[in-house]
Amino acid sequence: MGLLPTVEDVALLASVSRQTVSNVLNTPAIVKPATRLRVEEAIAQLGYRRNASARRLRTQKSSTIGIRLDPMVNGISGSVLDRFLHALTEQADVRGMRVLLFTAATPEAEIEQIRRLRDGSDVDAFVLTATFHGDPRTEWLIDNHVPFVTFGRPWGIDDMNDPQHLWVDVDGSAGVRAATEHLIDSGATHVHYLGWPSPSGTGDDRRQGWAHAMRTRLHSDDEALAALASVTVEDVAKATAVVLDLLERHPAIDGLVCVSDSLALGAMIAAASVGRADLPIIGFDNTPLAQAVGFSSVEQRLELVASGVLELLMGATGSDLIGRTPSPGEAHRLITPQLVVRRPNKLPIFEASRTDSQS
Amino acid sequence: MGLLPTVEDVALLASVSRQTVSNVLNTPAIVKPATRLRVEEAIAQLGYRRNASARRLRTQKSSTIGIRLDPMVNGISGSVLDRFLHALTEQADVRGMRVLLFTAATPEAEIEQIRRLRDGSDVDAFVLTATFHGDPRTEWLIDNHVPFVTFGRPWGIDDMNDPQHLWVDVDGSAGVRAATEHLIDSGATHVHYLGWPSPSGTGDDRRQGWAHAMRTRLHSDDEALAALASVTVEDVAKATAVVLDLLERHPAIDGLVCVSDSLALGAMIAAASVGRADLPIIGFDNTPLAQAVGFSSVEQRLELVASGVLELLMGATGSDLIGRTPSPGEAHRLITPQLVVRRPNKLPIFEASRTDSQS
DNA sequence: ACTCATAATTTGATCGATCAAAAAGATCGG
DNA sequence: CCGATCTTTTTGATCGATCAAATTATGAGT
Repeated sequence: MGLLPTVEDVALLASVSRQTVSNVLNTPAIVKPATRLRVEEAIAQLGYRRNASARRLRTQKSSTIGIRLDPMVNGISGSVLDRFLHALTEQADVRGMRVLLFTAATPEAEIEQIRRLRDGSDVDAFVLTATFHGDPRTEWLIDNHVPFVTFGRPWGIDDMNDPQHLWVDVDGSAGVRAATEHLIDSGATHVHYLGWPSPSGTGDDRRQGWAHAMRTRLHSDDEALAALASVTVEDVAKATAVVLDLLERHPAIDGLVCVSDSLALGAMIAAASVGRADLPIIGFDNTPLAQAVGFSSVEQRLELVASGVLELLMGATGSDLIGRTPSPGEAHRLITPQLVVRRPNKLPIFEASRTDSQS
Repeated sequence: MGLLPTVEDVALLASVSRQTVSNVLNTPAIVKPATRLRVEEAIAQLGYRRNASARRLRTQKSSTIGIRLDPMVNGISGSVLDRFLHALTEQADVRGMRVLLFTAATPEAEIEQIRRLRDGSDVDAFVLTATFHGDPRTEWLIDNHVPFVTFGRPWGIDDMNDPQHLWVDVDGSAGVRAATEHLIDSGATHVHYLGWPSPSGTGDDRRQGWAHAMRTRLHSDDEALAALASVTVEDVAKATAVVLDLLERHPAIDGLVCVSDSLALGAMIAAASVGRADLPIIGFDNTPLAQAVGFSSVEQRLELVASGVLELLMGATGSDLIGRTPSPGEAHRLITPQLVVRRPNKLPIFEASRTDSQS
């Protein structure tokens, strides 16, 4: 008798065979209730836990999901992956799955890692982030019948509806639309948009949400929209500069929706510096920064993304990996994000220069 | 013949026995060079990779390190864990180790998870973060002979030098000292410190670095030091308020060292708002925020922390887990962080109001 | 050539669980 | 009370690798 009890030990104590113990664990339905109870008591008494490695060897499944830790998650929104990882790990645990990390500098290196992890029976499904059009990874995974789900749509037109390519994404358009509508509902009539330069799958999608709200709620035409949108790269200082200029050129502006919290921070600083601290500004990602500084932002609801990923991988209830062919309509999932409204403005400096619009 | 080749297949092709193949993989030294070459060729030809589960079952080791994903890593410095994870995963890969994630809401739940992962041969060593005095986790791990290393000192006096408790930490004191000295070297004579309320292991340690520099370089006495230090909790707005007050009461202040980037951001905003954008401010953690806004900060060098963790766990070169008894002097490791100097100040608004101190 | 130590390789057993198929037990109509 | 059918439990084999011990090859010394 080793230190850790095995099925055999449990079987002995419960006066049944190994297999019955195994059945209690895996298919309790087929075991007579009285026997099951006896076995369960023996398990509890011995503190038995089944050996994962042995189980994996026999079943040829690792119950493990691999995910690459992106080297360039930097930037203020970096915490998104962090939170997603946390949610994924938690959800995975509920389904008896584990999350294993790996790193790779290039897509090719990542494929090599994936191959290693899979051939060694270390991992049996993968979650990819930051996919792009014509991504060699997805192609390879499909060709080699490795189960995977991506967090993020493949922005190529063809790929998007490929039932072989499962994905979960956040509906950025809906999020920005909600943000814009919120401002309009609060009385704004000149809502500007600060986005990333096109083309950017995510960025363009979010911009559309703003455009949609503006068109339906304020009946803006294309020309008006073009005049109300500005772009800049993901950089706080650049955003400040752009918004300073923006506020000078368009004094009538009474709301600003930003594609990210970084840009929102830049905008906050610019607005405050010209005495427009009352200007409602909304960011995206609801990062700790938005919380700390105190501006509204669109929350991605990563728990939903995480459970979506696992559902696509394993089925709604399932504890087993699904084959490569989920029901056609069920290959993709779009999560609607949620606007988190914060009453601007926490910062004392902004407070001081704020006009006293109380409502 | 299954889809994936096994040792048997390789052995057949190389005309040797399974065990010889195994030896080539594990103890190549004892295999005759000619044979080894033949086996290696067969391995390459078949694209053989050994099955991790089988290996783990037999050896009772998983070559996997477990780490808990802290639920409350939020806050602006949250990215620290993120970067540490990345570094750890990368370093682990070099040593043939994997990193597995898990979550737990309480220390007790974490112990339960650790037990599960270990009993199942899923993980054979753990990395703990956010340890505290009298932490039940470290106690349990030591009692149960589970190898582990913590990232962060145990701040209890007794625990600190316990050779059973391996730890790696960043020398916050040295980092803040370097930051303070940098300001003094640049001509500052009234360097204030903005820290967290005592007691806080990390916070008090960092504060000491500042105090040390002030004492040795500027010959400040305790009274002077007490007057130059302020405290606030980790909150941007609170920091802004504190620093606004500070600048009013102490106009002579010509340098500010902060215990974190969040507080530094608050200080930046306060300083700029009263026309003191030229005030040199230094944060801690070198988060994306510091980079985006453009202030100096102390970088933790998490790659060094990660490799330190693995060295304590496995020995300098080792590929095997070390027993519970490393050489006494080698049980702890203190990483010296690095000051990242940024030329203030990127933000256009600050730029505008900055006095033209060119040096 | 022959012994003996050492190096190199092979064989049989084993890690702990699950699968597949066989065996034993229960249920029921006639 | 018997055989047919269904339920429940047990037995033997297996997953793929490594360990421990046995076997065979190699070499040095006399």
